[in-house]
Amino acid sequence: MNDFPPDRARSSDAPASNAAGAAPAKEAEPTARVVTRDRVEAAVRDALLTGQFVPGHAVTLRGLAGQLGVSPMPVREAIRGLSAANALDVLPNGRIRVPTMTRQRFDELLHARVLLEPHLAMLALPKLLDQADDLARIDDAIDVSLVTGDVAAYMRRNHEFHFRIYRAAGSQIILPLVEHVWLQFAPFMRTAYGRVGTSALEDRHKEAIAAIRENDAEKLRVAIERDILDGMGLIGHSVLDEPPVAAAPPEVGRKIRSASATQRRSGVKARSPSKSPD
Amino acid sequence: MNDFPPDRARSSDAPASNAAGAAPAKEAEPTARVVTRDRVEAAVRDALLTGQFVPGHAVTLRGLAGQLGVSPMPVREAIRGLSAANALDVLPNGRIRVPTMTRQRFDELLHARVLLEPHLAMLALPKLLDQADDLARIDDAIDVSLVTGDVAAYMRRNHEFHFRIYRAAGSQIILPLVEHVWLQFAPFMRTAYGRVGTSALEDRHKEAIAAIRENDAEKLRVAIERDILDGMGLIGHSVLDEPPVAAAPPEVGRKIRSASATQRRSGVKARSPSKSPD
DNA sequence: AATTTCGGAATGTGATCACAATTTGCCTTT
DNA sequence: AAAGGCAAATTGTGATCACATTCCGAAATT
Repeated sequence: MNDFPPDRARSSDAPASNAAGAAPAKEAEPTARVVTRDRVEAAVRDALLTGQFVPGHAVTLRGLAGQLGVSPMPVREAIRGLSAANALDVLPNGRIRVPTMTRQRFDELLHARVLLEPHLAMLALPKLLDQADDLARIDDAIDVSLVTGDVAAYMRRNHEFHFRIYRAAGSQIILPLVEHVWLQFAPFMRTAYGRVGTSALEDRHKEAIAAIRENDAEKLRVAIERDILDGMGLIGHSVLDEPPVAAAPPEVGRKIRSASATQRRSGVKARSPSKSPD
Repeated sequence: MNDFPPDRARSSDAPASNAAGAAPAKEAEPTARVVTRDRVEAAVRDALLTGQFVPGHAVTLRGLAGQLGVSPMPVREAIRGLSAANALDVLPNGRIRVPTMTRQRFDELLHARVLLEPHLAMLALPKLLDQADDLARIDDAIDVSLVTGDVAAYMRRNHEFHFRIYRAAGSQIILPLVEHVWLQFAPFMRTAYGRVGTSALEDRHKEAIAAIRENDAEKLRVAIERDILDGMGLIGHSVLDEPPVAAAPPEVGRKIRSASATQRRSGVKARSPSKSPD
């Protein structure tokens, strides 16, 4: 992750001389001003979803700001938004890192996905009837990514495939929840793919597309559910049940005084505002 | 909302002379430093959950900072976290306000609740067997709040009752999602209560407690589900089906398009940013 | 009297500085 | 050679300033 995915306006050289008052490049544009914070958040989000941020990877304000060529300020707000979605973990000492995967977390993420996503798919079915070809195209691109071994491209395409379906449900409430779940498991999936290889991947996308073409809600629900269980279940379990190999990448804050090593993430977040409504 | 719920350290007089280096009250404490941002977030969260922030209510950085006696900086990050949870709405022009309730939003929130909360309750049942008395005590306090008409206290207690149950499920993933949902519907419920009165409230808490005492998972699931449907369904529909009292005023900057991560609601300003309607 | 226009006030955004708490690397000591 | 300690570097947090944009109200115009 060295630049913004949508537009590579600025490279990582200067610490963003000015961004507020020096952007009169386009004037006839009726579009809203591009907020740097949103670009940063989109960049980090993309990095998480494509596996460029590995679990345990330390994320620093100034580091990220330097990479993206902005000041630490928009990064702070972006990080805050991601951490509210539990996509980033704020340790008790304030340091930020990509959450590490545990068995419990993985099972619960799987659980949440099965609970929400097949449901969204069913809701979306009526509006998907004319998108089967588009989905098939995306699925073809996924297959290409699988044979070429481009894990980042695969993850991006797979996300697009699923959310193309879920978005059609038109849900303003559940869709963001599903996005939060994806942001949490995606970094780990990258690790898992890197360990077991992409050849082990077998999705149920073609069953889902067929269900859409047949306008079969129950078939679509089953396809999505099995897609989740197959993709995450097999790979996740096979990786999590193995003892932690030393291949863990940067291995940043391993020796943090995690006094309660049993589970430090007791609450919602490592250091969440203690909501004591009484 | 004029001060922090947990500790009333500073009153709203000075614009926070110093907060970074002026908190050496406790030194032998190994606990993490109390971050102002988290206190602000907790205050806003509490204000939302107790209905002190009415849908449509404008939230400004400097205004909130002044009320809480802090600088706008921690407020910015707190607001960012809440908006990531869709608890606050960032309009295309950047202004922040409590989201207004629409029919679609309400139905989806109801939907999400029914999808997640009964499930959490069932998961929590084994660990709730020895908490029935505590829950009964909370429920008694709820009844007191209902007869006295203290809506804020009622909402706080009701939240505590439900989350006492959900927390016991020990879910690190789904629980935050449910919290996000609550933060979204709570402000509207306060409005609804203010309009139809608290006397119309009939919860299924006693059925839930009985189910816990009997260790009956299905009964607990049904109790929670009916509690949600009864409480939100009746009141919500009766209020939403009425035409809005005020004609839709100025419709804030519609011409701008935002580049946020998820979709964003716009327009439909139903009430002026006045105080609570009751 | 209704509409338009214009200017001050308010608001969000980004940048920068100061500072406390850690972390990290190097050095000294045993 | 290993353990301990000290200082520099790093990091998150809060405050403050500058600025573009937007909002609001009053004054001028039609």
